Amino acid sequence: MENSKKISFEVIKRLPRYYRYLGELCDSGVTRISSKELSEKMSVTASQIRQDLNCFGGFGQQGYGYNVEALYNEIGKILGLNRGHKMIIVGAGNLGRALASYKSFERRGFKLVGVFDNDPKKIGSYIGEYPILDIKALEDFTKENKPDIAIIAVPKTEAGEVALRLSHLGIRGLLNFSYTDIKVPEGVEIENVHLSDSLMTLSYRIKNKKQ
Amino acid sequence: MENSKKISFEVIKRLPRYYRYLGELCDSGVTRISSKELSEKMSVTASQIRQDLNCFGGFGQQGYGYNVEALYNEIGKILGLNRGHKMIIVGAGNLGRALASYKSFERRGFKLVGVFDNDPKKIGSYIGEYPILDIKALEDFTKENKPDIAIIAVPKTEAGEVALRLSHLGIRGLLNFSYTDIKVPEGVEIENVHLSDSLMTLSYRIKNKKQ
DNA sequence: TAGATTGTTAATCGATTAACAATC
DNA sequence: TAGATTGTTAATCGATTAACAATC
Repeated sequence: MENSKKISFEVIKRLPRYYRYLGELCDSGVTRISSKELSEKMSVTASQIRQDLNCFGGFGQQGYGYNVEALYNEIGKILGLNRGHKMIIVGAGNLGRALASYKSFERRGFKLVGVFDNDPKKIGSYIGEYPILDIKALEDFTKENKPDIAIIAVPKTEAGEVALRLSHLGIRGLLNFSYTDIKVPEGVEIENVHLSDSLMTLSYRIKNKKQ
Repeated sequence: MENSKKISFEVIKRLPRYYRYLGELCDSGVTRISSKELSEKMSVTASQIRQDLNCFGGFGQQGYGYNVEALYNEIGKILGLNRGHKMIIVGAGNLGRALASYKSFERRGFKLVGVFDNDPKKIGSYIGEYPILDIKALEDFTKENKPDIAIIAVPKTEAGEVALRLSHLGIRGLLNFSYTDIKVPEGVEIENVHLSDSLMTLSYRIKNKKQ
């Protein structure tokens, strides 16, 4: 499986989408699919699907296509969803609270283990089953529970400091929702979700659409 | 400004990031910047910055660089942020509520004008200043208020129907948060924010990082 | 003016698509 | 077996980078 040849970020970003479509096909009882059929559903080329999948291995069978469930599971494994990631959320504002209540994450193997904030008025109150913990307890909590992913849902003024602190505590991945890009030390992976950026892109597209 | 030559989606997706960095530079009182300096801050090539900007016009000056504030405003205009978009949110679950309370959208020219849900228990209650309206009132409300952007924050089982309904009501852009891709009629722009996809990509990167 | 830096063309690089031999 | 469809190589396309003349 480790083909040694570098897999491009473009390919990696497409994997969750394949995973999603294959999951839906599973749910609707489809057992096999060809790259051609899948390409039509997803509005991409069959060639691209075959190229993408072959970065990771030969999951298909000539003359037959792909077994939907097997491929779904394979992609899940490639994405590391079977690893049981432990996740914390830092920042219990509106967004942090919404994400803490989000059931879909756990369903995909991301287990929330703690929620933190620095506001004394919030600390101690509950979001569902999760008590909001004092950010001061981050060090102790992390040593004990060893989360590997942290969601950053704090204002941009605090985001950098929180990210750095988490990096030093051995966190391996950050999902950053704050309206700023964060620099993290080598070895920590960061994924940005800039909601305002998406709205702006949408605005551009509305303004410039052919019609 | 309309160069007629097609502007690639890659360029468009980078515009909000330029806008963000220029905004920060403005805030910190920087008045001019060269493509080289900006490229170092943003970890991209100076060449790419100049190429990107020149899709829209010559905003720089040889031997000087770019005026930060002017460029910031130009990119804002290119993105259509000066148009005063009216926005509605459909789905007042945890995510919908969080987005309704999100102050950053309004600051960038996206004015929330209504929040909708189909749950009788929610309808009539308030999120901040916004009453949750009955989804049945969507037709009347839209005719009267003419929102151009809708945020879809409903479960994936309802997302397709909501999107179609909104499309027929003349909505121009959709920001889709549901865990599914949505097909919309020609002329409606859709931008997906698949939070689970971002987590999965992050999971892959953690699993496969060099170290 | 001399120095700096843009705007833009040309070269390179990488990603996507097409084609087809291999094979189930 | 014949038909279908993969895996993979080769061709194409487009995006990024480099280079430099134009010019402030």
